[in-house]
Amino acid sequence: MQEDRRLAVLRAIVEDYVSTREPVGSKALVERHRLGVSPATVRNDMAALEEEGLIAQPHTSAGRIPTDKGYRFFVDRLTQVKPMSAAERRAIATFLEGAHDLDDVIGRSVRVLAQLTQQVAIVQYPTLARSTVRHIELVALSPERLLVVLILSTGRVEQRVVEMAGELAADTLADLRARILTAVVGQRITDAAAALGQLTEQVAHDDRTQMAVIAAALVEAMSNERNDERVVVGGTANLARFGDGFDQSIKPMLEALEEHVVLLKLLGEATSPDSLTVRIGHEGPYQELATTSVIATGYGPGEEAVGSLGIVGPTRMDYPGSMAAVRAVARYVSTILDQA
Amino acid sequence: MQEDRRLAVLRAIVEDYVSTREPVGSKALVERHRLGVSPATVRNDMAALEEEGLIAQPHTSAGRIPTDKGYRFFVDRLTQVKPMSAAERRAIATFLEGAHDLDDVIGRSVRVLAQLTQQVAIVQYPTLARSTVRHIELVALSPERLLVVLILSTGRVEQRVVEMAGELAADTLADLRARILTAVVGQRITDAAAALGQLTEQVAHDDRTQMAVIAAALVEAMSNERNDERVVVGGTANLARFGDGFDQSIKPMLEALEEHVVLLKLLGEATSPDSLTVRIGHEGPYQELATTSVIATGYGPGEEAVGSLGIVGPTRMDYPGSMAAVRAVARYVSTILDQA
DNA sequence: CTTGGCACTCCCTTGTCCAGAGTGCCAAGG
DNA sequence: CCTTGGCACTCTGGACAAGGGAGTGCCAAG
Repeated sequence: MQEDRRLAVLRAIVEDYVSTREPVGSKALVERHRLGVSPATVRNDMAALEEEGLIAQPHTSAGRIPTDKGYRFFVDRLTQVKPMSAAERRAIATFLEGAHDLDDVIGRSVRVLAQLTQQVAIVQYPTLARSTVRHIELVALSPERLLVVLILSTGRVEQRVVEMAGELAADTLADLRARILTAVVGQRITDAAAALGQLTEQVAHDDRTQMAVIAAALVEAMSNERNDERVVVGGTANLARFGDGFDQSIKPMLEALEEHVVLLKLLGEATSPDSLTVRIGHEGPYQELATTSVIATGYGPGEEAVGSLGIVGPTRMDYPGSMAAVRAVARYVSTILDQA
Repeated sequence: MQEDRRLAVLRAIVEDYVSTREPVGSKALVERHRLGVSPATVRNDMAALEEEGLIAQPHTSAGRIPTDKGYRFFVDRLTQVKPMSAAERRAIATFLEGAHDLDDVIGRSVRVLAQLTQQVAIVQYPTLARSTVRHIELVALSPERLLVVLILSTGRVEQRVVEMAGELAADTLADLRARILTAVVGQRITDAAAALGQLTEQVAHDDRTQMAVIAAALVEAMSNERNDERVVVGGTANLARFGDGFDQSIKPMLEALEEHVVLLKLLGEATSPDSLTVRIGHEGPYQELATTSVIATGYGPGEEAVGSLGIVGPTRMDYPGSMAAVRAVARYVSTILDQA
């Protein structure tokens, strides 16, 4: 009984603090939430909650604010991901469906996510690890220079210009092209790299060095770690909305947003599109971002995630709404990538 | 005589204010700059400079700060672009030469520029307008689906998947491919679009619809305005360094950085790599950015610029150093694009 | 267990004051 | 005519004190 009310009080504190940005006191609480009890009673509950480390006072005679632990409890037990309205779903869908290209899908996702949550949004490009080779093209720019183009199932295109040791005859080129295509199209890039190695050995001695150069360029393009690092950020302007003490966090935040490696670590391992990861304040790996929370999830067709997306904001954020938005966007992105 | 000293005073004020961020008074000025005259004399000069609108006082008994007009004068008449040190040049060169792809070149440029100037750096992708078609590839994904790949001289790759009305025979495809290649390779994209139109009409009736679909996809890819809009931003964390009153500018600044259209307008028309554009405070097109300055220039092989790059920062910035950095980076980017 | 009352603590705002920095003006000197 | 030292004046910013307000903790009664 009293236990239930205590939790209701915690929930009320979190909600009020998130919306007002100010420590919330017992009196204001009963007024705004019709708890049916007096401020004194609420004070007792607050004392208990503070005892448990779920809320805290900035100073002796101030209202209470949730601790990281309090937010954690709120997220885990006191709230559910609230479903998005039909209008919102439609807005997301139509906006994302207007995209005609991988860059565009990612770009639009990050915008819509930032817009919905009013936070900073982060979207990772699909990792190469699980993608397959859609096509490879070899273009002779000059007798000694060759443009190698690699097109992946995710829609990503990589290209390299390679210098050949000697002249490359047109028919040799056509031959190599055909062999490479049959060997790797449809393969996962991890397998494709191996296949290219084998193929190189099978090629007649005369052409082997040429083939080796081409294969090397392709393998390099495939294993290019930069691709796994590519992320897009949006909604940075939302950082300016956080008045208060969050001002001090803005610098580390901006720095983090420039370091893609850091962002990837924040997004964490790509989980399946159905499970959300919520990291609150100090739970994260970076001391400087102790006042920020991250909500992330994986996306991708089927069960396996090919990339992550999410948002970053102050611990004092609207968790239910943001979680819903992250999930919804991830789902739409997944389905769109599936169609393409 | 006195005129010369007045300008020396203005220069000293600008330099001191830029480095200290505080209004500079007559006494501090003579101490730091050995002007050989007394503070009282400097005060007289200051009064004259204020009369001309080159400096101003925040309040009655404070030191002076340069006005926008003062900065303008400083930039136009009191300073030259100071050459970069050999070490800096080398650093830029080696860093940029490590790039192996267009995205990489752009990404590295923006980093090095932000690093050198300690400001927010902006780099525009090469516009398509002046680029030529390097290669086109048509890949049958299935009998009805075709992957169209467009490779431009700038290194940009565009791709589209098109649905064909009916099945497309392999030899028809080869034929179309050959015709398209001979028609457009080496052409500027503006001309290429026209050439594709003509070509469509010459194609035998049976294949004309197929050809029309492909041509449409190519033309769409060529005229894709999004490409002209693509810009990359870096060094946003430097915004946090501007304490003072620049805090209020940080929000509009962040908002502007999200709007690529705005950024392009800030960079302005791409000028040739040799001339720098400096826009100070209110001179810019946006009221909200009245406390920021922009230094920009074009880049590109030869005389014609294919894109712009530059920096944005508070009006109180190190103009000579920043101008040098912008110019140096633009030149290196130009030469690198030329090689590729 | 809940409630009203009450004393207590602490913050934040307001007002006042003072020191410091810088200016403008003036009259004297080169 | 320009430069200089002197001097009175203005304004800011920090220090300090006082008072109101919000909120708490505790206690005794219902």
